[in-house]
Amino acid sequence: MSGLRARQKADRHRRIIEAAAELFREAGYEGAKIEAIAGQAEVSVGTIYNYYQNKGDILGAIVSLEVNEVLNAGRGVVANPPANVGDALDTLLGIYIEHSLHYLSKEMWRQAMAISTQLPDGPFGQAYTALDRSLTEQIRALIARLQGLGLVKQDIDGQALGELIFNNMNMMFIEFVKRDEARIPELRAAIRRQNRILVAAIGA
Amino acid sequence: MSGLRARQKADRHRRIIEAAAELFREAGYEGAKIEAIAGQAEVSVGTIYNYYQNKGDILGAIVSLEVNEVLNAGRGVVANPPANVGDALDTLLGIYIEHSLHYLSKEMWRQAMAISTQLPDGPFGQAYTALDRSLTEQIRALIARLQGLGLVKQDIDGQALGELIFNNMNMMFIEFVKRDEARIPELRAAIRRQNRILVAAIGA
DNA sequence: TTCTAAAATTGAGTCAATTCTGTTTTTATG
DNA sequence: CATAAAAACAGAATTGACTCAATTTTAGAA
Repeated sequence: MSGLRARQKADRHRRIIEAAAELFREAGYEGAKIEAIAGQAEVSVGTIYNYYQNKGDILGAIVSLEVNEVLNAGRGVVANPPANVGDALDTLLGIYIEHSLHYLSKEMWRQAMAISTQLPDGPFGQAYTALDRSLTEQIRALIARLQGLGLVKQDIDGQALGELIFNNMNMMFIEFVKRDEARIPELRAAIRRQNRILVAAIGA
Repeated sequence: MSGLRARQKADRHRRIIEAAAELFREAGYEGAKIEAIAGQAEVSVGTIYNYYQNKGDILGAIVSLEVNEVLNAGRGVVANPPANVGDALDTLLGIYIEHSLHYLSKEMWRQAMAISTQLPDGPFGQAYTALDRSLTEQIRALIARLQGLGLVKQDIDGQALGELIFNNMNMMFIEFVKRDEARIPELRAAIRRQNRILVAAIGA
């Protein structure tokens, strides 16, 4: 049988995430009290801690949903990149950045990033590291694709290049979420400018 | 006169920082309770909060000492860089990295980084951003120096390049402090490998 | 020296995340 | 079905960062 217990568990997970997402949006991460989340989700405080090790892990679950969506969207670009190295990179990184504030506010990103460095071995810390690696890998895959198309020199170290591009973008994104007044177009322009150096170096 | 009040103030600042540094090292950031720091520094809890807005700011003061020392050490390299682009970069970034664990444990770095993204507008958050900018600026200065020496092409965008190199190093350093078993030589080797792409692109 | 206002200190109290322990619900077994 | 073990739940208790009203200390004027 499907198991009553398993069904209830999945249901409670869902209710907690939904309640938390709503309250995080409304009141911010700090403003959303665990008791309030518990109340909204119709479970007790103790139960929440039965499902998540700490408040941060709840946010972590929400962030993971978001990043996985971004990874999915990125696949399309890798499969069918613009026929120009600079545009191809800009398109892929653009997808990451444009999607980023869809579900998560800057404050939520700040908290999520903070937690992932604070507790790198907690469930969310590990998940976040894995997501970063997936994004790096996707950039590396794009480079490999461009090499296959003869747009990037064959002797380029794709692994190192992928890391370089991801690390730079990620750091720029961190600075971006730290400043509430920072805007996406300026962020993308700054990253394009940085990547121009690389594009010039690797173009076939 | 030098002012009794001012002297006592400076003395209490020093005692608090010394007590905190010792306890952070011994018990870790979380393990060091404010009451214990207050006791060790022979002031009350309230006084600590009169000097620092929150626990993170105490750590922030310690981090700032460290980073300023690193910046100082870096000046020597910029003034007198190795006569080879790759070595020059490796030497400067090497100084940053080798110094980094002198006073601060990986756990302290993790907490410091977390706090600086969590509270970007707090005293420490702002200070940390300024320190990052100073490091970026120093890398940019090194590139300018190398251009002056004719080792780097004149038409390279030094600003963008400095950001790219700093951001990549910083992100690598973040990953480094997240994994307790990670070692400095491997970190430096990975960064050298990444920078090799850039070095090839910008060498005159 | 004495007095007063400003500045600084104190520590008991507040608040919210997390832990703990006893209770209830579910599942598996005879 | 009855029942015992296992899993999950509830919410009271704990913990520790941070606040605040009362008290003490300092600077400087008279």
